[in-house]
Amino acid sequence: MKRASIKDIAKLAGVSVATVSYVLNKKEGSRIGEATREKILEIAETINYIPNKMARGLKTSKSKLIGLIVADISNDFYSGMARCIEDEAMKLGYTLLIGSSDENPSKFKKLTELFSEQQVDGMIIAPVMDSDETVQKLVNDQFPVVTVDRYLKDTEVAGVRINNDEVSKQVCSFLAGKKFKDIAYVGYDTRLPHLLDRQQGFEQQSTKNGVELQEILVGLDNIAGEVHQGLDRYFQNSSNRKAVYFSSNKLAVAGLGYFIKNNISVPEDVSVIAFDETDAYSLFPVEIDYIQQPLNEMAKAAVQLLDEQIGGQSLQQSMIFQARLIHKKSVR
Amino acid sequence: MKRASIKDIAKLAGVSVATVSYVLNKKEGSRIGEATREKILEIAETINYIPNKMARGLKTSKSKLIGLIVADISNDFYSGMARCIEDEAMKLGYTLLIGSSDENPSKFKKLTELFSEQQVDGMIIAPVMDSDETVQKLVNDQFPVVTVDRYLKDTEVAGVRINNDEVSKQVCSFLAGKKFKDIAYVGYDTRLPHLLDRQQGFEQQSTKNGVELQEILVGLDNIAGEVHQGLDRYFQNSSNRKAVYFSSNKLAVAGLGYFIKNNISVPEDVSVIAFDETDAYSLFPVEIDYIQQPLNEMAKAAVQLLDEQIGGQSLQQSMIFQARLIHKKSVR
DNA sequence: CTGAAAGCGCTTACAG
DNA sequence: CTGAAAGCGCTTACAG
Repeated sequence: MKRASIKDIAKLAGVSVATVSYVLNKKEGSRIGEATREKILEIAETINYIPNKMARGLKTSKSKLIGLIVADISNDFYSGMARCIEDEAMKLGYTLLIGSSDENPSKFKKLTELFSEQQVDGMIIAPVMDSDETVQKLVNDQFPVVTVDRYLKDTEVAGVRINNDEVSKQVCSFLAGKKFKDIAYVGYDTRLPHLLDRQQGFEQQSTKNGVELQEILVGLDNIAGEVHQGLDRYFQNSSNRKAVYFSSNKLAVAGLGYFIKNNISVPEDVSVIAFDETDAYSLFPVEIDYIQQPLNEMAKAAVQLLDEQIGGQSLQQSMIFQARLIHKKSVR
Repeated sequence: MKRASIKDIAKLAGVSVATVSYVLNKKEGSRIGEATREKILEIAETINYIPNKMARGLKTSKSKLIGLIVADISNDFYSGMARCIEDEAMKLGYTLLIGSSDENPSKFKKLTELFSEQQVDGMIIAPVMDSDETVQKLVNDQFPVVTVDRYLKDTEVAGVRINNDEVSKQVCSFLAGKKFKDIAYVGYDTRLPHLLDRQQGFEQQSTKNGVELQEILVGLDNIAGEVHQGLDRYFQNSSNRKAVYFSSNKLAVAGLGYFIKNNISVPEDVSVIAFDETDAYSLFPVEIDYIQQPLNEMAKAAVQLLDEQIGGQSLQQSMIFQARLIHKKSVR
């Protein structure tokens, strides 16, 4: 069944399509007589008129679509973030396109192209390694983009993220204050700047505080396996009181699994601090101390920043939010 | 910077837009001379031409967009499903719009309207309670729709789901075989058909097997609290060996949290079977027996069914997949 | 207060 | 093998 168009309404109401368009868009400028206004509205209602945003977009160059590219929408962190972004986007009248890059630069690039073809008004992206060129191209084209969570070293682009290095320093100081002299940092073997910040912040502070640092850096293919191996080494090498800082929720889940498997008690045998929340923590015998990102505020800021760019203000602003260490019971 | 259009290419190549359109679409019908073909392709490349799917869609009535409506994209189950659907959709050249209904029929309706306005070619939906009318309307309009996970009682619409009642019966029989005489079913207080199936299947089989059934049915506002209360009652009332069947992963997480908090050992003090997987299980001291849905196959089927409808075959087919009970170590 | 007309970027019969 | 032309469903100056 073909959908009703503005033309159908015009015919039924005995007016021009222009008139219909004006009343449907509630333009104040050119007043339409109250009688015809009501008539048009009524007809639109009864024939169940649905405006065609595509046609509208073709004319106005505004699709009211925005694209979100995350590493993997099935990952807790990103689905939580996506949800916040969805809500904010809806509030501003946008509908959300979502794609997962799988940390793959060519898939990432493909997604930006796909979204471009679909005429999204802008994109919120979590750029992957080696996607700098792809993002730079968007920026060069003056295309509205804002990065979330992650950021790019040498590309001038609006973004929102947290104080990764700072918060890692706080963690380190906090543990140093608890007299830990020998701490394990579990992270990814990566060049992603925001993760390097987490790592380097921790490294710097540990030097300052005179704590020995054992780094366990894993790839993406066998996270649990490599985390387990790394923790094996840490537990063999270290004779001091032990503390582990996991720089992502996935790593934390892997590590906590290791503790369960090996009957290592938290915090008796090892103190733990994790990055990001996940439901999974709730099933661990002990409540886990973790770094909390202000997801809602970040999502709101990201959408707002994007909306401003779409609105023509091409500010390449970066917003840095404060993540907080939430104290529970996994550190003693 | 204005984007390059087919017209720009035509001008640069000294041919008509029609010719450009033909070569860009690789139509076999009307051959274009190899020389002009190459010239056009080259120009398109160098000016970085990006086709405007909106304009194309306006003409062809195909947006290559599909909408996915879930209850909440931040929920593990749905984000996992979304990921599978995304992959399948991409394979067929579709881009995915995502919206969360929050179990709210008016929000659900709004989302279908929004997606309609955006001219999606079809929708994959997990309908909420009291959304029957909204879905029926889409079906009446011959709009391509397929339901996933959930389904509707009195609406003829294509869908894919699992054998909810059967699998519950299997669970019940399995537990009865282990000589449990007094089992708790933890579910939602709901009218959603697929959840009622889970519940009623269990009820029927428990009658057949002569096991006593204690039902703990909770609302959405205070899941953990109500689950805890319900389990309190079960543990007070029952003097037999205990077994609990959780009909969703959220319920299971709430219940397992209760066991931890109260020092109740699984499977020593209580046997447990859960519905659906979640990372969280991995941090529980014992591996949990759970019902596994073939998410990948279901996603593939859903997208395929939708694609067929979009392609003009308006088959209202329902596909029912077999969920499986995965045995781990939480039942003794 | 209202309408005729151009045009957004495409596709696609049709004609040559 | 290629082009002129109509049209998808809208919006928006412009004219009246």
